[in-house]
Amino acid sequence: MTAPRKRNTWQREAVRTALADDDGFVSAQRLHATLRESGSPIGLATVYRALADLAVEGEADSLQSLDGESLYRACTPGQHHHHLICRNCGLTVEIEADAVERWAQSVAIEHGFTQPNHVVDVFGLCAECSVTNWPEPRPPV
Amino acid sequence: MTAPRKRNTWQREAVRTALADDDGFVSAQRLHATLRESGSPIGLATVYRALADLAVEGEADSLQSLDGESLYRACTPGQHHHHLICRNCGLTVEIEADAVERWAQSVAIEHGFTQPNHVVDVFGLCAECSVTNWPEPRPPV
DNA sequence: TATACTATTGATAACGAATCTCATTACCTC
DNA sequence: GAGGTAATGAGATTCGTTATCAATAGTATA
Repeated sequence: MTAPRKRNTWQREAVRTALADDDGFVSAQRLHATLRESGSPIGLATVYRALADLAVEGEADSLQSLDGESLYRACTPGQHHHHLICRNCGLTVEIEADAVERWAQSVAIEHGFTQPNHVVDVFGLCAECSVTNWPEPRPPV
Repeated sequence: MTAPRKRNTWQREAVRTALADDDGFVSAQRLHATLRESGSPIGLATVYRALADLAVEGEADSLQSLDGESLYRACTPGQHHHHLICRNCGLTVEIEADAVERWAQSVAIEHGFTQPNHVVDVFGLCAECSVTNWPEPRPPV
């Protein structure tokens, strides 16, 4: 039982492209809606599957939004990094932080933990959203 | 319209106690099951409400598990801290990290972001679980 | 190029966490 | 006590996500 080989379908490519076209983190639902609006007949389940695949292949980062839905974003592969995310518009900046990596590692070891992992993300309002300061959130991330 | 006064019910107290009795992060569902098993007739919706209240009052910390459910834990109130969490048994250690606080703040400002917030948690296997090294995860956190 | 094999797709059903509804209960003040 | 009203809880509802399964379409081979 060898691993089944992956096939190249226009659906996967469409998801990859749509994801790359977006600045910030998007939900599977929103990405599906965007694709449909642009004329693609792609199915919702397929979008979920494609995003999950991209995530395990390291082509996309994923995180849990505050209300529990999974958000995805195209990311520079093969490089560990964190995110600075705008709460309002979803604009995302990739950040590196060797110091934080080392800190996480050492604090785990210090307490006898092994195989450390970490979740480090910074949320805020980006420069533009800070100025505009909407009375209520606009494009929900 | 002044703020409605909170009432003390045995239900809220039961949730507070059950939460304090647990070492790590627990879901509302699990906490409800535990309470029912110990003979309490408390309702599920009430557990959800009580946990949400404890979280806003600062008596409990909450985080999103990897599969998107909210987990809660009794915590030392009024003090900002992060967590070192065992992926296997849920054992949690509170950790402080002024350096990380400062880093998050400065990286946000550096990129023009305001009102920074951050999510910083370290996951791993605690000393005990590292030794035992179960073939498959045991008490799901 | 034609054919067979099978991974992938997608409409829909199923699932599960969380919230809402609303009649009933019980906490608190007077 | 008695009245006002927040809190409760069983069940319905919402909503994101996953499972089902017949139909479709990549891919390899002849």
